[in-house]
Amino acid sequence: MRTDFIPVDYDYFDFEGKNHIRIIGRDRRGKRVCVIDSCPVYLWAVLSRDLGQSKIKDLMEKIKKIRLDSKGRQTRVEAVELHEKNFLGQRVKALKIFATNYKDLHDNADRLALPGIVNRRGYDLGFITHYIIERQIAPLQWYEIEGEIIDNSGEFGGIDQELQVDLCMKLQNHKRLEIPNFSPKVLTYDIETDEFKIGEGEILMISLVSEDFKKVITWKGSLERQRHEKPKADYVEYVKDEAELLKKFVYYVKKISPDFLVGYFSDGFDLPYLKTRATKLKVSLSLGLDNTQPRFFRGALPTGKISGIVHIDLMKFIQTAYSQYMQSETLSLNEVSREFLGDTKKDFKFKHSSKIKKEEWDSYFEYNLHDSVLAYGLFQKFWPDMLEFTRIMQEPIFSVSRNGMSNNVEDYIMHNLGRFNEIPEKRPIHDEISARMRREKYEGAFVFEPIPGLYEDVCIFDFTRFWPSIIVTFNLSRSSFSEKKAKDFLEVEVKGKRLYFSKKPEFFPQMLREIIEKRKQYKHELKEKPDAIKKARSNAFKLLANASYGYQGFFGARYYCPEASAAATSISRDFIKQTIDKINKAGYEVIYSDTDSVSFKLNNHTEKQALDLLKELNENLPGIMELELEGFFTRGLWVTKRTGTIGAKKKYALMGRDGKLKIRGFETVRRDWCHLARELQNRIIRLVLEDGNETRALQYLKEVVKKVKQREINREDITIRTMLQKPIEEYKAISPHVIAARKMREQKIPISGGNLIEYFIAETREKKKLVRDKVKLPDEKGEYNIEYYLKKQILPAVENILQVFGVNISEVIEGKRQTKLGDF
DNA sequence: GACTGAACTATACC
DNA sequence: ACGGGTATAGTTCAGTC
Repeated sequence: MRTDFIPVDYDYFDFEGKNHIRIIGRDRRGKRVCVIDSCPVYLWAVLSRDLGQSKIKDLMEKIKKIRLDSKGRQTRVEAVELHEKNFLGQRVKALKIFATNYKDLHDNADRLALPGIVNRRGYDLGFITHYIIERQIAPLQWYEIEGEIIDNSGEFGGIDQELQVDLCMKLQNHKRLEIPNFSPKVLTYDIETDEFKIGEGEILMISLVSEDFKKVITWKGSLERQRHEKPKADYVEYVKDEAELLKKFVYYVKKISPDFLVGYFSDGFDLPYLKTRATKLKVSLSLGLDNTQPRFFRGALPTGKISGIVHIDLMKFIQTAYSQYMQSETLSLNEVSREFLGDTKKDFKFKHSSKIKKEEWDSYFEYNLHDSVLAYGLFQKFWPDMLEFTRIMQEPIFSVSRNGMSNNVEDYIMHNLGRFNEIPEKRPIHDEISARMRREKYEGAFVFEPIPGLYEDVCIFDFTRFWPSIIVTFNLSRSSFSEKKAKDFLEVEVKGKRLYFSKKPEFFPQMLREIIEKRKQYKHELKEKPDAIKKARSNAFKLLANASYGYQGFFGARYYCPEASAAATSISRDFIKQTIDKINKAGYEVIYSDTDSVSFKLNNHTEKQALDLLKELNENLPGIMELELEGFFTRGLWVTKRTGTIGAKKKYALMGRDGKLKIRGFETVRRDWCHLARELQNRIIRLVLEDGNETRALQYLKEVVKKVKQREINREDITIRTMLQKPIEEYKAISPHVIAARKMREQKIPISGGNLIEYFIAETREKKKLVRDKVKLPDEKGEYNIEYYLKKQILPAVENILQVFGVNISEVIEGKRQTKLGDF
């Protein structure tokens, strides 16, 4: 039997003491295919350098005799081979030790604590990762496969009988096919409940959206209508109770049989809620292709897994892959949909189902359906990215869609080690992680202290891929790092300590070099002939390159190397300072610099002259380091810190030649300031940059101050939003937003870490000193506190800006006559 | 009770 | 537990006078 096949979901099982992989996927006609396969399992034992031939032979004989009785499983070392390998920069002799079952590799490793063996590695990858590496059957790539059909043959304990697939086969051969596209069958879902706390309320309705399919299943709404009328909308389907609702949900999932069941924050809400209610109501939530129920894995965030159908929670992926580009201030479905789909959630004012009026149910159904419609739209939008991420990292989409970038970097490394003949390093375990977390911070990048002022004709240069280019150019990695000096080694001094790095290209910088090359190639191809896949691929490589620096400093990394990070930042400081010096010496004046960028005054030079300088600077840069033009700006504004007269770092505003603003760090870009202050500041910055003086800005400020004093500002514009970063009880300092969160909890609004808390500062009867004593929730009665909003929101937002022009703002706000320093 | 610096907290920049 | 360090700034907390 031969067919084409794309692997979607990977699982494994034991049969007769051996591991078998079970891949669920599709063929090109859309038939669901299950492939059973196995592969040799092994680990590596790195041998001591001084071990002679005969000693090695003796050791191999000894290892071959290892027998294990592991949890009732009789297993043994099946074979031992001697190999020349690379391991962390060393050329080593290593034994490849084959075992019966992957689960026993750990126990085998324990038995290998023998003289002559210095390291044991490669037993902590997980069987699925091991299998993909070993057999090169990567997820979401097309293959032509050949194998033996399993059809009621009772093989593997009759695995095919309990699986709802069209074809089940045992794999013999496979060959990669170059087909870029795959259109998965997708079903999005969303539930509505009476309580937010998992399982504590009833599930009122579930919406489902797939291609040409829209459905809201509910047991709520008018009973009369159920009996006598047809529902208003044809997508609504009534069932008799909550248990029936759950059964109907399972029925439709099975009927549509999607590759992906997709939700938004569904790992944290929808799926666990469904599971909890199903257990309570004794309904089997048998969503799996083998009729099993979802399984949950506890982590920082819980994840819900369904056998054979990949459960995808879009929120996590969007956060990892897109949040750095996003304008949205939260990851809420509403904001994310507005940004990427130009659509928002439907309006519906929540209340307990017992209080919902007969005619209100229809809009609730519509609301519920639309959430699934949005999730469906978002899935389509991000599908090319998820597809390419999965293909590049070569891990199942279930993990890739949930991974952070450090995990992605590591997956990429693990699946590419083979090309470098490299033995995998082990994952740090608990003690090691805590030791790493305790380490001292290393010194970071350089930030230049600006002189506050308004500047004309500003130019900005910045280094392209700063960190990756330093790591590649100077070969900074765990494998190349050495505490001892050797011939030709790079020497970097960090905190009085000397660090050394070999110049022999090691796999980490080499891989990074390839990632950068691939990014360039796909970016180029994208420009030639744009399509979504190329765009996604190019972007994935860009993110991978950018995450590589953080990875080496991350405590959970296999290839953790804070020395490499410290060397990278040390080198970065040298280069940026050199660049600043050179620009100044060329007759320009550097205003500001942060990490990889330099802003400077043109000082009557032309743009062409600046570009010539850029070219000259580039000619003197080593390796793949590169400086580029960020842009020319008509005006730029730098302000003082709130206290004192020194220039504030990470806070500036620029106006491009096209009149577009680039604002960094100011309150206007901070979500924990009220809109009143943010919009006012934004306007003031614009006026100041456009005019080059403060006249119009001052006038505008006075208008707003007047409105505030006359209580003409909307509640929405004085609402402050602050993230509750942890559970309420864990706060040592009780700040205003903690008070607001407590008030919400008193009102039975469920609050947990990660929620955005909204409140405003109100007038109080008695004179209260602390801000937190004036906190009110947005729907509470009360008037806003004029003094607070003037002195604590407006004043700080504009004071430093107008100070640049010598205007004392507190007098404007107090209502006194404005004075300019010039008056004196 | 007013004042002051440290601690805590949130969020930005690159 | 699920990238790093640098930086600003508000509010509370705890100590002093």
